[in-house]
Order: sequence, then structure tokens, then C-alpha cells
Amino acid sequence: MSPPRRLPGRPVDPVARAERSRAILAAARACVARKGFHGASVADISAAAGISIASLYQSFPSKDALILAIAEDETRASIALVGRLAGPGPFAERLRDVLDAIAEEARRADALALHLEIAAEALRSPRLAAMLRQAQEALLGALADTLAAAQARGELDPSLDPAGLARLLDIVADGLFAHVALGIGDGAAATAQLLRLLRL
Amino acid sequence: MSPPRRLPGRPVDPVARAERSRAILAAARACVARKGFHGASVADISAAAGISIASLYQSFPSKDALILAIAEDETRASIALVGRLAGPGPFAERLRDVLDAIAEEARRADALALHLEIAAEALRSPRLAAMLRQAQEALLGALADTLAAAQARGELDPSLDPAGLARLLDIVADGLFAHVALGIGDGAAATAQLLRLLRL
Amino acid sequence: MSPPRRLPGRPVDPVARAERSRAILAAARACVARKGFHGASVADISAAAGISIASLYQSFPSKDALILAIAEDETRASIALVGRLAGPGPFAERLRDVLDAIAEEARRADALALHLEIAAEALRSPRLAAMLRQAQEALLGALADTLAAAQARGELDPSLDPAGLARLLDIVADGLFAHVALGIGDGAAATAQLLRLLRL
Amino acid sequence: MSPPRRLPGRPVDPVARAERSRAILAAARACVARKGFHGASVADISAAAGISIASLYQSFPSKDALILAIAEDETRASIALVGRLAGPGPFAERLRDVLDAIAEEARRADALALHLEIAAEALRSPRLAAMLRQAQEALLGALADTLAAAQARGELDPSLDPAGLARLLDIVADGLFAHVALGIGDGAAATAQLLRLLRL
DNA sequence: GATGAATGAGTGTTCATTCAT
DNA sequence: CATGAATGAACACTCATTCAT
Repeated sequence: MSPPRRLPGRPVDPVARAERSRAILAAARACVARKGFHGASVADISAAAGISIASLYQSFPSKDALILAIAEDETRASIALVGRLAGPGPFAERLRDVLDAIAEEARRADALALHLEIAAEALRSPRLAAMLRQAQEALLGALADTLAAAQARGELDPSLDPAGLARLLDIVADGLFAHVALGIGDGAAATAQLLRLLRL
Repeated sequence: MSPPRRLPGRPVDPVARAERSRAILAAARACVARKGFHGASVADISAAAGISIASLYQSFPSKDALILAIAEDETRASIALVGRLAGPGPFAERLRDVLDAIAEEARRADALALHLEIAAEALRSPRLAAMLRQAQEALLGALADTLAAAQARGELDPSLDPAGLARLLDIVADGLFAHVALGIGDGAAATAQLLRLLRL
Repeated sequence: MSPPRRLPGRPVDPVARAERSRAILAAARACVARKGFHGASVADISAAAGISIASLYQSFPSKDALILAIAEDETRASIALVGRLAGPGPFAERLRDVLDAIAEEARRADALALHLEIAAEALRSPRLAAMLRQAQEALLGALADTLAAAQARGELDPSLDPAGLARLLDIVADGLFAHVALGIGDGAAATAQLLRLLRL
Repeated sequence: MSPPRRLPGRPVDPVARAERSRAILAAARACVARKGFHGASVADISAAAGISIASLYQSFPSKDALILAIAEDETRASIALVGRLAGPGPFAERLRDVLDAIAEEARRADALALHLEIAAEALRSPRLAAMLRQAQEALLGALADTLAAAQARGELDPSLDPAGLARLLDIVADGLFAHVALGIGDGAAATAQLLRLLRL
């Protein structure tokens, strides 16, 4: 009814804002991976992002908020990964795919460091811990559902307990990640062994 | 005239010295587990050990030396754990024993924190990383030997590859540790699943 | 074609401008009283005024200009108070009136804080100090005149020196203000004592 | 009974400690008087004291603790001043003495500034406010006692109420201090007027 | 040998102010 | 004109380390 009113003042540009946040997050990820969360100063991060310290504080209210945002990013990525298990194609292939993706991610220089820093921080920040816990539970549920569906399609030994297997897979994923990231192995041997045990 | 002077260069009471170091290490483990390696100040640690800061520096030349010593302690404990697999009794029982021991350790409040801090620090300290890598390889070798022996005794499916299985077990152990420590589960379900897969 | 443009250089709606300044000043008084001049940020003040920081800077060129404006307001109020001494009615009653007004003002939560902040700032800003000094002298002169007039009307002991008494009254007013504002007393006892000494 | 045991480690030197604290306090008083409590940075103060910032923090745990200590000093000085009223000699002379001392103190460049800063800070720090309130009450009580004693000796109009007069004197003292410190007058006129009113 | 004291370098965070939109 | 965004400079405070006692 009312004509589109021009609000006074400079309009906000949500795209630029998001882009800015993204750039800061990327810089923060790099710094945290390299020096740890406590070791990476906001000065480091803002310099890596190419902005001033004060500008960083316009996008994130505190250093803690930054790590929370980083952790949320990581969580989103994990959930997307599990989603890939439910896609089309034979289950065995999809599982191998996902395990390979985990191993590949683990090979990225900063992946493990980030992972560890987030986990370590979670032990001290109840807020971060709660967020991670909740995400983990959602992930386990989705994983169990996917496994049950595979059993229904006859692609997975129906005598296995989906919930228990989901947990085991989650554990293996974590361990595989650390294994590869620490350079102990490339993950191929462990992946093959697991698929064999699952008769896939 | 002059009182009997201690000869310079001679170590004075090495027993007391070792005891002092041990106490400092224990205090440091507690502080690091609670606040992280960067978060635990040498003031915190020396206070927890009941000595002055300057005294701490007479036992350890730097804060970094402290974490190295802590990591060495942890490594020793892991190797002892694998050694339990090679003891007398049925293999299945021993494996369950060790997995239970891992889960129990993971339930200790500070275990995961310490674990994470050491791993995270290893990514930044080449010296620490080298130490851990070497220990890990020794551990994997011993584990593979133990598995092969179990196969030879007919206690384990001989078609499995001992080296690959050793890696998988190592991965599972790491993942199980994190799983339990983070409160996702108590480890029983995952342990049972693993034993079942191994037909044990 | 082009819409009617305002001539450059012409002040735009001076009434709105003054109103805006007044609102900012009120917000600033509240913030300064609550947190002190250094403690009150321009962000606080502009938020309290319901405008943006940049807009505040269009009404006042700096934070210092703001406190100067606040001090001018206060000065005006003091002069108005002295003016009430010269009004109609018996002098004793008027004096009691004014002293009561001072005590009442002192009871306002933010009055003393503002007073103190202005005084403290005056010690650092020569410009503010000069302004206050001049106002104080004008006030003392007016007060002495009022006292002399009261003596002429036979309402005040003619043996007292008007100028000296003006100073004493000014001192007492300041002290009374602080006394009441700090909650030491309600001012009644001190006021009564003073009137008794003056035989009023 | 037990022989004097040499405690291990470097013994503390309480004299040096006190001297250090005193020097820091003096530096802080100077800085606060010049720039205000919020305007004086700990860097300013430690530089003025000729020590490092970190050293300052070994004597005072926070900037707030510093101002509290300054306020305690001032309080002690005020109490000492009132004590001078109770000394030997005619009361009128003693009172004039004390008023002169106040005026002289007010002439010291930093006196008023310090006074104002403490008062302003008291409005924000409940702890400081409580300390000042308590000291003020003790001071008023001592003052009333002194006045009553003077009345008993026939040196002061016995019809005056000691408690009320104590309050008035306190108010006058505060006002006189501000009066002189702000350069409005030298205090002589106001002092004379007051003594005259008291028939001293 | 043990410790109190000292400190330079750094921490995360805030602020008054400017400028482009 | 109004405002979002940007920032250099500063802030209180902490820390790992050294050194004289």
C-alpha cells in the first residue's frame, strides 16, 4: 500500500557483509590451524584477512564468537558428508566414497589442526560443547537411518544393528581422520579392511 | 677453615630432583588438562606444584620442555597398554580388556583434554611430532606382531592382514577414546560391534 | 526537470537542528552522570539519543564540545537559582527556599555526578575553566547585590560585608550540595544552622 | 626453643616494599591529578614511578586498587586535620589554623583535582563509596566531640548544637576547599566571615 | 638451591573520529 | 542529511622468562 520508502542513511549491503565475514572466517581458519586458537591473535587474523583489528570486531563481537563460527562451519561440512551416503548408487561405493573424502580432507594441511583446536576448545567452552554435541547426535541419527535404508534395500547385512554400526562408523571416521592427518598411513589399508569386515 | 664444599658439577641428590620433577609434571598435567597448554600459565603450574615459578625453571628449562615431558609420559602409557594384548589368556578377552581400558581412561575427566592438547601441540612442534611419530610406529609394529601371533594360535581369522588390522585397531582406539570422552556413548556398543565383526 | 534544490550554505530547518541538539545533550547528561565523562562513549550517547554516531558528529564537532555544552546548561541553571533570591517576599524565606532547592537538586541521582564531572573536566580544559570562572564571578556579583539590597530593606544584619557573605554563601551552597548528594545528611540541620547564624 | 631457621629463598624486604608502594602512589596521585583517574593510564603512572607496568601490578592488583589506596591516603589526611582542632591553645586560633590549612592545601595544584576524581569515582565504585562514607561519619563524630569540649571550656557559644555545627563546618570546609582551589578567592574573606558568625 | 622481584612483549578489546554511500 | 563501515591509537592486564639475593 505505502510506496517503497527510501530509508535515511547509508543502506546496508548484506552481500558485502556476508563476504566480509566469510573472508575473516577463512583467515581465522588458516591462522588457528597454524598457531592454535590461543596462539592465533586477533591481530594475526585481521592481518591475514587484510583488515584492521577494529574492523574484525564489527563482524564478530569477540574471538570466542569467531571460533564458534568456525566450529559451525566444520559441523555443516560433516553433515553434508553424511548426506552423501544417502545419495544414489550402490551403498558400498558410497561408503568408500565418503571414507575417501574423509581421508582426502585429512590430507589438507590445516584440517587436523582445526579439528583438534575445536575439540580442545569445546572442553572449555560449554556453549561450543553444546553445539557440537547436538550436531553429533543429529549426525548419528541420520547415519543410522541411512544404514537401515541400505539394509532394507538388501545392500547391507540385515543382522547388524544400525545404531551401533552408526556409532562404529563415526568412531572409525574420527580415527581415520586422525590417522591420515598424522601421516601414519594414507587410509587405504584401513578403509579396505573396514569394507571387508562389513562384507561390502 | 672453609666448610666442606660440594664439588661443582656434581648432581645433588638425584632422587629428590626426580621427585621434584615428577610433582611438577603431575601439576602441569592437571593444569594443562583444565586450561589447555596455552591457557595454563607457569604461575598456575608452579602454584599447583607448591613451589615458586623460579624453582620450576630449575627443573624444566622452558614451558615447552614441560609439554614434551608430559607427552613422553602419555606415550609410555600407550605402549604399556598394547603390551597387555600380548599377555596370557584368550585373545578375544584381552582385546575386550584393552578396549575397556581405553574407554575407562577416556572417562577420566582430564584424559581427553591432555590428549588433544598434546596432539595439537605436536602440529606446531616438530620435535614433539617426531617423538610421537616414532612412538606410534613402534606401537603399530608391536600390535601387528601380537595380531599375527594370535592368528598363529588360531585365535583370529588368518585371512586378515595383521598390519592392516593393526592400523584399523589403532584408528578405532583413537576414535573410541574420543567417542567416550566426548560423552557420545559409553563405548560398549561400539566395542561389541567391533568384536562381532572380527568374529571374536 | 530537476527538483527544487536547496541553496547550498543555507541552514536547513534551524528549529529541528536545535531540537536535535537538545535531545543529544539530554542523552549525554544522562550518560555522563551514570558513567563519567571518560566512561561515557559517544556510542553510548548516540544510542541513548536514538541516532547514529555519525549523526551526533553533525550536531557537535567533538566529544569535548559536548561537555562544554553541558557545562553551559548547568551554569545557566545556577544563575537562575541566584535570581530567585531577588524575588518578592521576605529575604529569610527566599534564602531558605534557595537552599532547599539546592538540597533537592542534590537529591537527583545524577546531579552530583554531573557536577563533579564538569568540575573535574574544568581542571583540564582551559576553555571550560574560563567559561566557568566568568560565570562564577557574575554569579557572586549578583549575589552580593542581592544581599546588599536585603540589608537596605532591613532584612539582613547591616554589619555584614555583602561581598564576603556572598562568597560564604556560595561556599556553603557548594558544600551543601555535596553534603546532601553524598547522603551525609538531608541538609536540614546545616540549613537551619546557617539561618540561625545569619539571625534569619 | 628452636634455633632461628633461615627460610629458603630470597627473604622479603618489607621496607623496600612499602617504599615502592609509596612511590607508586605518589606517581599515581600526580598523574590522576593531572589527567583524571580514567585519563591517567597505568602506563603513565608506572612511567612516572620509574618502573615497568608489570612491576606496578606486583604492588597493586589493579588500577582500581590504586585509586582506593589514594582515597585512603586522603582520608587519613582529613582525619589528621580534624585532630588538630583538639590540640592545645585557644579554640578560635585552632579553628582558624585548620581553615587556613585547608585553604593552603587547596592551593596545591593537584589537590582539588584529586579530590574531585575521588568523589566522582566514589559515585561509581560502591566499595570506595562505603570507605569514604564510613570515614566521613567518623570524622563528623570526632568533630562534634571537639566542639562540645570547646563549649565545655567556655570557648564556644553553648547554645549551638555540636552535631549540627559539625556538619556545617564540614560543609564549609568542603566548599572552602573548592572555592580556593578553583581560584574564586583566597579563602581569607570567607574564613573571617565564618569566625565572625561563630563569635570567635 | 630457592625465591621475590622485575620486565618487554604481547593479549583481547574499546574508542573517537573519518569517510563513502 | 543520515548512516554503515573503517581504523589507528590506546587501554588494562598477563605472561614466560631472567636475575639478584
